[in-house]
Amino acid sequence: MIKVLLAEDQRMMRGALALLLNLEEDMEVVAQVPAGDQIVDAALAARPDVALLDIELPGRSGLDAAADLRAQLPSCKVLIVTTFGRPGYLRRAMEAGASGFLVKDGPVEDLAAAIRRVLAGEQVIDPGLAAAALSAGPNPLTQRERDVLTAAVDGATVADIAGKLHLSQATVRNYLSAAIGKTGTRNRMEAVRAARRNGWL
Amino acid sequence: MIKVLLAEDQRMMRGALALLLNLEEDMEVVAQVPAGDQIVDAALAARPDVALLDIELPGRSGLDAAADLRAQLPSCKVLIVTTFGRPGYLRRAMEAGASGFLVKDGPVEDLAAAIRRVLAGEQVIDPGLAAAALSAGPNPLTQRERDVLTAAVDGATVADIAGKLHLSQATVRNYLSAAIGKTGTRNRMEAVRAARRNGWL
DNA sequence: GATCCGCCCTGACAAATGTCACGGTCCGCC
DNA sequence: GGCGGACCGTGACATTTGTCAGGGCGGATC
Repeated sequence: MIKVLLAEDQRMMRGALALLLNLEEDMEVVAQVPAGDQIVDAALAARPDVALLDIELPGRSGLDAAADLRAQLPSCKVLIVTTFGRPGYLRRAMEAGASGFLVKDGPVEDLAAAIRRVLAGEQVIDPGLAAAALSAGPNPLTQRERDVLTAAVDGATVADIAGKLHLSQATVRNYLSAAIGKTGTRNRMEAVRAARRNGWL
Repeated sequence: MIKVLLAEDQRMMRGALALLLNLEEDMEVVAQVPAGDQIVDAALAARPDVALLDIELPGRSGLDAAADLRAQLPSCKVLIVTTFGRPGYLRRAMEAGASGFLVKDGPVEDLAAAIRRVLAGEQVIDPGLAAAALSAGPNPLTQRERDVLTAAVDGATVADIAGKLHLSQATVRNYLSAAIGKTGTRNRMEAVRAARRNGWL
């Protein structure tokens, strides 16, 4: 019996997937969590063979949780299942020790198949996405540039960002300018969108 | 046998829901579409008793399609199933003739139950969401203000927007200013977010 | 030790943005 | 007809934003 942990914030999606996996003869969903910061605890309690993790979760990113999970429960494989096939996400997932990367845009049948392949020791990655990740190259943004960009996502002014990060306003403008340059965009709003699309945040 | 049409862009979600509904003794998914502009055609061909529509779909909004569907196939009830419980969405759904409004954050079991209630002539609406929709009041933005805001979502400059809408730059700035004032925000980025959160775009 | 590189800051500048007051047209409504 | 409101425009203004050219600090690397 394959024991599965499911981390997904949308309740309807989570329920549907759980039902679906439980229909498989050899699978059993032993834990379901709606938030990223509950993943490790739940896994240590339920000891699943494989963890299906969404990336964009409340509390904590599924990617961060994946790295922790691999360290604390190496017997549990990690399969990332996410809405967005962002190149940077795939790269970070691999670095975090994930064994597979699926997009929710694929057919449902792929899910159970992917789980079995992952448990057989294979790596499961969308070929097109892998190509995109390679062609996009690594994340060009420095830590600080990412900090400033993420602080700017919801329309914060330079003063807001400077206050939140304890930087001077001129410095914040510099980082924003650098990020705009590196993303090849024209203003902070475009830079934020470009960085998100690539999974750089 | 209850015949169901399913409009949802995420393939995995669509597949999971279809499987789930087909498990119900008295239901049958007779059509599945991934885009908003395929809804009416598919419905006229398959003649379902109820249509489950997502709102944010490629091609055409599920809300627009709902209005058309009600006009062209009045026997088919409309149930909106969406990720975001935005007050303005609920309001527009009701105006478009929808019989129910579910958020994907609810339990899966609600789905089949809601379908049966809708077919029995009931209206199915999340009570908390209904309250939010009423307290938020109607959309305060004029048509032009919405146009300008939607054109500004992806970081377009004033010049870009003016070109796209064939307005002068000064006029665009005026509409943006008006929208910022009405949303109680500080810049266009916050205004866009606030308008989206309320379902005003 | 010298040399990068990321990081933090400054000051100054041009361009874009947001605000205000104003005049005009068109349309629906009392 | 008069009125209000959505709509389009102008010009001027203060503020914010993005850019550029600097300097200084600490850690890693050769």
